[in-house]
Amino acid sequence: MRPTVHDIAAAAGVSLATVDRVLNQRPGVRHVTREKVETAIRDLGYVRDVAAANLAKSRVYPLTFILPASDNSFMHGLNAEIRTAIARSVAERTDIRIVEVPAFDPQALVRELETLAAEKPSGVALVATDAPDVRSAVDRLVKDGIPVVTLVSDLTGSLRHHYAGVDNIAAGRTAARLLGRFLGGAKGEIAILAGSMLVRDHRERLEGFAAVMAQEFPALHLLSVLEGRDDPEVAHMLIADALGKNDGIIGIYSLGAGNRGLIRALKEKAADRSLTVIAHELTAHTRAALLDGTIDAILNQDAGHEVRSAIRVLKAKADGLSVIDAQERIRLDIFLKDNLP
Amino acid sequence: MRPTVHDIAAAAGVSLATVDRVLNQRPGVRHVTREKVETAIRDLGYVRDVAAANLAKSRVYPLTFILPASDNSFMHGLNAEIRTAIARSVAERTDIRIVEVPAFDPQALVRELETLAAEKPSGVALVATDAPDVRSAVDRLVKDGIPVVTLVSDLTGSLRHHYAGVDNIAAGRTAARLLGRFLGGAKGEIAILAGSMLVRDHRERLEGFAAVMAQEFPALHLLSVLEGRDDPEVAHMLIADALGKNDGIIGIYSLGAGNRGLIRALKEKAADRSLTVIAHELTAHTRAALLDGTIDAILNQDAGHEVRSAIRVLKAKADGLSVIDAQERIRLDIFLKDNLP
DNA sequence: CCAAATTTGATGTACGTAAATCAAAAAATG
DNA sequence: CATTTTTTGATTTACGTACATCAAATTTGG
Repeated sequence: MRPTVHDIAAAAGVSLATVDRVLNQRPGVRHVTREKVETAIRDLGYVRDVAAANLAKSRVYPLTFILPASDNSFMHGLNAEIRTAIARSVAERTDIRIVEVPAFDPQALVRELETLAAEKPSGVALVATDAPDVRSAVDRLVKDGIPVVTLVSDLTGSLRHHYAGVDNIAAGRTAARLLGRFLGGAKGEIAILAGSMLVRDHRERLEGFAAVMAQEFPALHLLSVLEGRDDPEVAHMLIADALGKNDGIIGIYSLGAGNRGLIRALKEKAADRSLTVIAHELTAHTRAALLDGTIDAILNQDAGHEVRSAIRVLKAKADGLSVIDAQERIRLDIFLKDNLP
Repeated sequence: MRPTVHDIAAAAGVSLATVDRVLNQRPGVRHVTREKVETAIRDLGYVRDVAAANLAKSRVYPLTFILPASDNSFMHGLNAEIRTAIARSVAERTDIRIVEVPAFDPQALVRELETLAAEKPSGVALVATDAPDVRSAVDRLVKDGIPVVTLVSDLTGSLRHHYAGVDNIAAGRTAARLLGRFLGGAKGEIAILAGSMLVRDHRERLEGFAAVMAQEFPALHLLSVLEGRDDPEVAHMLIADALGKNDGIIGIYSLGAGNRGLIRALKEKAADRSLTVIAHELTAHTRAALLDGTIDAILNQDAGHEVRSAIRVLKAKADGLSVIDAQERIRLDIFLKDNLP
């Protein structure tokens, strides 16, 4: 049988109240007594029954998710996954709130983080905008003892406890190798469609992509990046224009959102040409394009996993528990026509 | 505030004892009274606090994992993951036992399942051997009310509650497309190394592979399957022999275990040739081979995820709770050199 | 050494549910 | 209608922990 507080008290030769004081770091215990109890805890291998403790405390975990108010499929999906998690709140003792802040606006994000510092939730998950002010606002939260997880886009150099998202450099590298291998030894130009170079994850994808391309596929020449602002209309215009002007394009890497526009441009302009296309994020549009051959591979991050992982990690950190690292690693999904979920 | 049994009792105008009788389907409640209680439960949106219930019941979940006693990296890894889960038993209220049965021996598996039917554990996970007797033994367990999950290898047509493993047909199809695309339009022969055609997952991988190859890459000709019995020595011999005899081989699909032998053969015989190789299961050996370019892609199923998913599903089924399907879907991981974990 | 301060013990209640017991009420049976 | 059977209520204990209170013991300071 698993040891309880009673067993600890007996083993340490102290009362239940003292064990409680030690366990919950309440004052009024002499150093020697504290050590006796801690020894007993270690010897018996006691682990606090979190369920019973939460019951006694009537614990709920107020969690806040801060998202950019971006109007693209991926953010909509992320939002939907959080709402799905909210539907499970009762069973999971969570109380989740979604806060939207203007996209690409570090100051708005900082203000929100400062508001949160006062509310003292059990945890905060945020899609980070990469700016020094944001970093220090996050650090302040962490120093106040509030668990913080970055979601989808990381904030390296900050004190955030965890990042629930994919390795975007690896994603870019993978895209490059897939594209390079799919093109065999062909020689030609590669168009790159990004959302914005101001966003860290897009920059990182590009960085990884360019590195592998340069090193392993010198026959392929990268055109300068097209910034589609994750907007289907802009993406359509940029790609249609590029394809019209440049006959040498044999491959496209779309590393951001707004793929609806890309796909439309491909169907209009490249029906006769054989283009190899790698895109990010599995949506209804990219899925259809993968199936009909317009896109050759889709790299994806599972928003549902990211959200559930963020919640698990925040709860664990709030309780001072450890997490299963392998379980919380967000994997880069590679979808071909054949392994779609 | 979340409603409790007391609220239900008050709302239904009955006593706590009656609510308890209804909730735990104990006898001695008239039909009309039962309905009153059930209505109150629905109206108030009551959900039983599983943590509190488990506490009151001092519930533990005795779970049994039945594995084939196969001596290959994948099974060793699976075994290790289960032992890791056993280390978490205390916190998760599980009591996990591993039983090994001779591989490819349906009768041994059936005997074990019959033994288990008597022990009445909270759940059973098994790596299924595909045979009618196994199917009926599983069905009997299920009919006895014991949750059953197949692991890694499924048992279609049986009543098992869930399958924690990848879609092997999709895996084979994916391998075919990757290999076909990586080979560009080249013409040549493809060698296939399997463990045994008696195992369902290997048969399915081959089926998917052959289908896509025939339909989409007619320039590639599949040689007849080499059965390496998941044994590195046998695999080495078969591949070395095939490469020695046949100069037309330009690609290899290894859909089983025993890749250590394959890799050795490739290094000896094909240093000068340019072969494209797709293999299954990420191990120390295949990882090294991927990094040094001997293997071009690895398809993988994450044993840790499979084990944790099986446990979650078994616990949920034992409590009559629903699972999050998307969370329990085991994904096919595709690893290139660039996205290794 | 005495008073004050600190440390420890003893005890009770609470969290939400399970499970048991016994009494009381209601329904079914003859 | 009386009797048996079934249904319901009331109450208690338990699970493992948190937290509060008050008394008792011990240590510390002057």
